[in-house]
Amino acid sequence: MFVNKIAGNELSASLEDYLEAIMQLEKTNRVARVSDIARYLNVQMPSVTGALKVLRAKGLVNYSRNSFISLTENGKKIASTVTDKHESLYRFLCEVLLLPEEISRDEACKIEHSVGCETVRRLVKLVNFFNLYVFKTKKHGKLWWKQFLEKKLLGNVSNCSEERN
Amino acid sequence: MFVNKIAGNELSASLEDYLEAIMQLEKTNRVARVSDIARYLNVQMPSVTGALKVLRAKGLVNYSRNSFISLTENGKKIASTVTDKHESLYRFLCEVLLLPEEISRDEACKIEHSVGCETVRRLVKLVNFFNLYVFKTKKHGKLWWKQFLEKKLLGNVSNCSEERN
DNA sequence: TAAAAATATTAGTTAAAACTAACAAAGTTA
DNA sequence: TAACTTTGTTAGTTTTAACTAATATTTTTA
Repeated sequence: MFVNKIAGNELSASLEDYLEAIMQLEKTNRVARVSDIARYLNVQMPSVTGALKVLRAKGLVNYSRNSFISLTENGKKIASTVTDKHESLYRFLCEVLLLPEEISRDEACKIEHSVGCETVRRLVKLVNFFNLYVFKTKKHGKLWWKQFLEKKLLGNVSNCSEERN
Repeated sequence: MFVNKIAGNELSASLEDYLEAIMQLEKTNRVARVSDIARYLNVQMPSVTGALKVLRAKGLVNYSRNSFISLTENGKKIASTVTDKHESLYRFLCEVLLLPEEISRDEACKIEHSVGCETVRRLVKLVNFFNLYVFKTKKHGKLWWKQFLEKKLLGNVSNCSEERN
């Protein structure tokens, strides 16, 4: 396929989600168990067991049958890259595009797997720019921006039918 | 899975790519043939035949064995939604984030399948804002913005290892 | 500590979306 | 028009990532 081919060292969106979940659960629960991961990602436990075996084979998690699960150094690196993308995207969607929190979270979840690091770095800059400059000026303040965003723009109208997002 | 589940009326990224390719080829070549689509999407012909059957079953293309391929009204609607997302994302990445054209194109290709219409609508607003206001001011002109983007920012540094994008 | 509950694994299945190899149809050219 | 080329299809395979059902292990509790 044109895009979406997983090159050599790249992980699928699914595997990235597992790493992210493990890191998140380690942070909040101290340990990540199979059942926790399953609940967190809305999958059944056998799917988790399967994913863990794949991630272990790739050297990204430490894990043995009926035992503790933890991220390797490499696994941590990837997980925090993904988490970082997620957080940056979330902030951009929330703070700049002023989308509702839940929508921002959902969108960030989907986009985090397909966006490059440099893009994310620049997005962060953009958020900073808005906070430092745009939202501070008398002429184009936060309210002005909100209204600018909400104004219907003629032409360039995306023809989304209601059923599709 | 947490995200990436294809709900009822939603299309997979792959099927969206086929619709987009057909629309694009119709535009440039007047007709879209199986071999053209395959070349365009970098897949083998049997993959195209398979996808066309699925799209036909969903009422999105008109197609019969060894014959013409065309989008139905519904197919056209979806294809142009995706194309529109692509173009808007491309403009944002190029004109605002100032990413190189090729990178912008690649990123847009990946993100177009995971971003919602409202988000895209607001992104377009953002591009307009930059063109109308930011790039016009004496204080924060285009050059200033370029330099602001390029400045290394301390803290918030994404820990991308070189191998990963 | 024995039974019950929670947790985890195995085995086998399914679906999507790609692939190759082999065949069939259509179009081109000598 | 016969041979060759291009184009398209069918049949069968592979991979990824989910699933269910059954089983095993661990933990909790009565």
